[in-house]
Amino acid sequence: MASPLSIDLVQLRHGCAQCSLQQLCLPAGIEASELTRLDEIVKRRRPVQRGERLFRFGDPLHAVYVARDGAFKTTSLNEEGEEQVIGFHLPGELIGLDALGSGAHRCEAVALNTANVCEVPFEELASVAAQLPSLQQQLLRVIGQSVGRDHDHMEMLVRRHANERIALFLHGLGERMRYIGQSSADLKLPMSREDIGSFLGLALETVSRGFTRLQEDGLITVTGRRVEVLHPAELNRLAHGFEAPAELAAGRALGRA
Amino acid sequence: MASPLSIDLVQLRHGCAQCSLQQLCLPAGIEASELTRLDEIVKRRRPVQRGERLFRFGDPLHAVYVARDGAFKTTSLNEEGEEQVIGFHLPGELIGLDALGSGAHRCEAVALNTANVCEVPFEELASVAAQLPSLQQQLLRVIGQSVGRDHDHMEMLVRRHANERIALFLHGLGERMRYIGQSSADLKLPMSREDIGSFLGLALETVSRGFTRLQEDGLITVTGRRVEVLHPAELNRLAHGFEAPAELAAGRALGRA
DNA sequence: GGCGCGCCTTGATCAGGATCAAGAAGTGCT
DNA sequence: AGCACTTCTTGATCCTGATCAAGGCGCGCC
Repeated sequence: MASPLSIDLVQLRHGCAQCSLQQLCLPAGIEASELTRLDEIVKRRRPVQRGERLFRFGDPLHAVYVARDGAFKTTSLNEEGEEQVIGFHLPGELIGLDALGSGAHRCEAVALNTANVCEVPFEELASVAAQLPSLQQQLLRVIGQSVGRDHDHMEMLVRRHANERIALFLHGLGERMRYIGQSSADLKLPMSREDIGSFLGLALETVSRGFTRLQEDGLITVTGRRVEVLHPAELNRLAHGFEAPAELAAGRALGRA
Repeated sequence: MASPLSIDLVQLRHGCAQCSLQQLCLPAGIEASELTRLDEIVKRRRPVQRGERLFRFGDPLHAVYVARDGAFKTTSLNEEGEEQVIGFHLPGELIGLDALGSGAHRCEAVALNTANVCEVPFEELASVAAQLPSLQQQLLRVIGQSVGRDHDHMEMLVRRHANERIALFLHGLGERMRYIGQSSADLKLPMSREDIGSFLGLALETVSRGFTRLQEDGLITVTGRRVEVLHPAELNRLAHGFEAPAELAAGRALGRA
């Protein structure tokens, strides 16, 4: 375990002003002079280990969270005890908004790998936002983006065909990676096939087969959790219900003209 | 068409203070003395006709909307031109939050029946909220409830079995009706089977069959768009993946003990 | 009231994906 | 390095729900 001193060090070193996600996260659009107001209330936590939870079902809303690096999933567990993956959260994406409505969390946030997290006490955030219009605006904006991702998720789920959902998932993940300044062509998936299946409403075997199929069609290369997107445009087309073009198919030479 | 005078009349008569939804909508928890601030910016519109749209895909975010009565659906249209139902909105539920992230709407809001709507210009709402902490709090709360409904929707969509989705849909709709002070046992569905199917990721025929099946099992009575819930508890059980109990089955007497 | 048009129900067939099952690959731990 | 465990892939079978098709009901309009 790190000594208490190292926490202060982290706090000092990693203020919002120094953060690479600054322009995507809550501080976006806030004057440097005002940023300290936000900075004061943000708690930087030591690394969260894979499998650790930020909050559990039913916990009262204390804070919202943002990963600086690492990824999270939020899950709700149905009454049979199986967990349903509600969403994945990449760095810069707010976690914990599910409690805004009732004041208590209705899902759990689980770290998919070792992650660094900023914890923003919600009461303080709201009161600082009331004083800084630019923060209020950005807070609403970030919440809106989260709503947008939920809608993307729904649009995935209503797709009839498993392959469309999977292509849409990979495409969307790539977009989000690009948005935070990472490669959208070379994805290192932080989640298991089972997590993806749960997220997409599919059996894990179906996800696996879908990946294999996309690879056979020459759109991606899969090596365990590493996915290289070879033809993003074609992946996008496929995500939107068109058939994969025959000319790209390597292992499946029977395609029509 | 009503004369211009009648608009003023509507404005005067139907302030937030007089509204039956007051305690569920944006004014909840706001002092009477402060309520006028909100009231001043809210525009009451004349009735919206069935099929009319509050906004279209791509429209810039001007305002958010709340129905006083009547219902809306929000739809996004996929590239093949078919519309996907993203959500249903009952009185008191905010419409238009989909534009918070990007500043432009990513879906359309269509009236399912004749409806009365309050239009709340968003810029003004945000600036009044910055001055009234209780309004800011309630705004975040109402947004959070909307997020919660989206999560309910997702939990419906990941269900494997059509009957579970349908039962969950009816159950959830009943809860929402009860929340706004209406009967949760006697539902008059404002949307078509096709809308429900689109919302649930099912074919409209499957929705129809699901209703019939629930009726055969004695849980509901269906007459076109009127649905009476006879056994809410059993409907809930079924929604959560359990089999319908045999003793309730009227038309299907072969059930096991 | 009668006619026409959506909307809903019901039937029959078929395919996509769930499920069960087994083996392979990857990962961590000692 | 070697072992055990988890995760992933692949195969075979079955079942649910999509799709195609036809008929009935209800509602509004003339």
